[in-house]
Amino acid sequence: MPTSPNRSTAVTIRHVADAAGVAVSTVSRALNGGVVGEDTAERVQQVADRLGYVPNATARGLVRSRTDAVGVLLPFLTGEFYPEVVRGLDQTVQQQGRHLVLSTSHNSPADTVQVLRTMHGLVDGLVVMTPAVPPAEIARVVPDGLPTVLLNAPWEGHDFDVLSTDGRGGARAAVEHLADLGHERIAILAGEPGNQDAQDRLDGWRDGLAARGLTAPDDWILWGDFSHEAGVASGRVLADLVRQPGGPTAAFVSSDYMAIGAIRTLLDQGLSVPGAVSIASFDDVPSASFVNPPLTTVHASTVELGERAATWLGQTHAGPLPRRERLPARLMVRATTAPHR
Amino acid sequence: MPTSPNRSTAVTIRHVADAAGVAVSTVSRALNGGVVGEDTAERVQQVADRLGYVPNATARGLVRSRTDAVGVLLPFLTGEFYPEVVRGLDQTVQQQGRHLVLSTSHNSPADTVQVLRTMHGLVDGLVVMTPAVPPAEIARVVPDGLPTVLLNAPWEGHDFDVLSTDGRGGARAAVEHLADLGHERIAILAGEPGNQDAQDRLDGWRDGLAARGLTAPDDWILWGDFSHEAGVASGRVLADLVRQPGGPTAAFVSSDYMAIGAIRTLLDQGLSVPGAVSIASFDDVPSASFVNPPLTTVHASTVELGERAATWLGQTHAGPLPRRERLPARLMVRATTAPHR
DNA sequence: TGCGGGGTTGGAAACGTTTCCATATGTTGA
DNA sequence: TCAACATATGGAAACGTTTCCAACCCCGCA
Repeated sequence: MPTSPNRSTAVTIRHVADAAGVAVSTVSRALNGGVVGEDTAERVQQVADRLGYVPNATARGLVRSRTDAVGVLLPFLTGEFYPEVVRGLDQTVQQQGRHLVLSTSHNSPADTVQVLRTMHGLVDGLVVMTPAVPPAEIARVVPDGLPTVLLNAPWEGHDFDVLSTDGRGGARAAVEHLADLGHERIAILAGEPGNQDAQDRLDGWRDGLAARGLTAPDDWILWGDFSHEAGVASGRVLADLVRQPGGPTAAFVSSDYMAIGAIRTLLDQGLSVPGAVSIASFDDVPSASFVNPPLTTVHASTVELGERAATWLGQTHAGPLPRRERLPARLMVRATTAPHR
Repeated sequence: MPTSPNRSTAVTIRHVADAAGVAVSTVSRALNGGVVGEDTAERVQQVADRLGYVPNATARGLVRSRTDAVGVLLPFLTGEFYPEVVRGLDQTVQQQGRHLVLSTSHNSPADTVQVLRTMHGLVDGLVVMTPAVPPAEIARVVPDGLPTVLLNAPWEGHDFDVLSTDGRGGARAAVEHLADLGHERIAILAGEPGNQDAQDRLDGWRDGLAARGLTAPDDWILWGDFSHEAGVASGRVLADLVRQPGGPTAAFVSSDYMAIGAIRTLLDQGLSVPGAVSIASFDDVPSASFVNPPLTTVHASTVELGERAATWLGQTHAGPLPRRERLPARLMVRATTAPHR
């Protein structure tokens, strides 16, 4: 016989009941702190321990219509950003005595729908982060009445709770920091068009420029996808730009990983950072401060995002309006930015 | 009314049956590809779509006694090591149409027991990595007959499948690499005593030393806990050691994060890497190659570990003996090691 | 015309719990 | 001594599915 779930050997509440000489309902009460005679409670407890009885979570979930599980849907698990969100979720959820059901969408609407379907009945709540799939799409497939928190999603056009980091404000702060160092020509390595986070940070770059009365030509917007590789590629373009007369002297990079890739390329091409170009990025991933030089970057509060989302799901929300909250994104000034010579 | 799981609005198979004018069993067959009349099948499908019916995973799981979920228990989710394992698992598991139920133990036996209990009946299989809790302990609490794969666990004294990276062999290779560069005095920054991974790597260091006819005093074993902070702390001690006449000229560091911390400290103290000290580490975490200087380190195949574990669980294993496999750990020579002057 | 058989369908049991309700027992107060 | 009541327990329904089995219909063939 192959290894199997092996129902046959599993000890159920009925076995305990028989062994203890009581009804199943009594066992249930005894084990869940219901009203039972003192001696009975003790006897049942002992029998259960002896038999190694553990209640079946699925059966329990069915009758109680709650599973003590929280579903999580993220686009990917690569890098440090998403895992940090998961970590925040796990921490909080575990304190609540619940667990996490984790899946990734790969930014694919099809996968999103598929995953959300299989979560039906499996989880008591949902945390969804799909920067490439609009909330309206999500709404069509999330089971009615299932408490759901969207992460870094637009606030308009739907009734979900939304928790965001202030991507736009954070990006703006980074750009203003560069401007305050005397940089007047600031390029951007952007994320993917259509990605909400990418859009927010791009908007923030524009805000910062406008706030300081600066402008930038369109070809200083270098598109990527938040990855290290994209950073390497855009870094090459940036290097060319920098060497042109009137070229940028600084850049805002929309993710730490892109920044690390770009800096590597710039260094390889003999352009020192922050000597020749100042770089400010976004995320403040854990290794941002370990990297050399340590990154000047905007702290995206990833762990807090997860913690707060789990907390929301733990509380029943009474108001008629969905919850909306923007977590602050604070600039961490480290070693990749310097005054313009 | 607070937001609630809201059973009332949920559409069940019975609603579909009523709306389509057939029995529930017919709906079930129609939707699961059982034998049904062609026209009936189509009608049921349409009604189900119109009503937005999604089968309840919990009820389904109960009757089929399989949930299409895989439980995962890891010590932590910090850093890049564990998330990479999760990523490997997620990839494979998603292809199988299953999902992940994720929890962390914080190396605590109590949490381990607690989590494993709540997983009973919830998952079809288990992937457990608890370098601080011995397999015998795990065996006492894992439900009988639940397919389980242990990651990086000892092979003796239990009947679980075990999948390991070759920590000992990898560490040995790193030490031999250092020796081959002419280093004769090689220290080690070790993990925590009692941690299986730490022990393996320490053994590998000893193997490597022995293979090259080298020795090291006991106080060249610097204990830590795999973290960046531990690396910083041990880095200080290492710096002192290095400056002593007859002190080490190289070190094997048991994790990349410790290496990054230690290198930072060494650099701060004016000890260049690899100029003054060569450093070889373990894990080959994604950012190991982004860091400056890029780390010479042993690739721990974390993603592969997850992928393979999920694959094992997907196959029913027929043999009488548990599966045992050791994934190779290959040395990646980069920029933190250099010939001894 | 009657009978056997394939193809469809419905009914009901089962999965392992929790929870509601009724019953039995013992205790108190009039 | 008996009614009233609290306490402890058992029985059964329910949660939403799947799956087994029986029943049905219609067709073809003898």
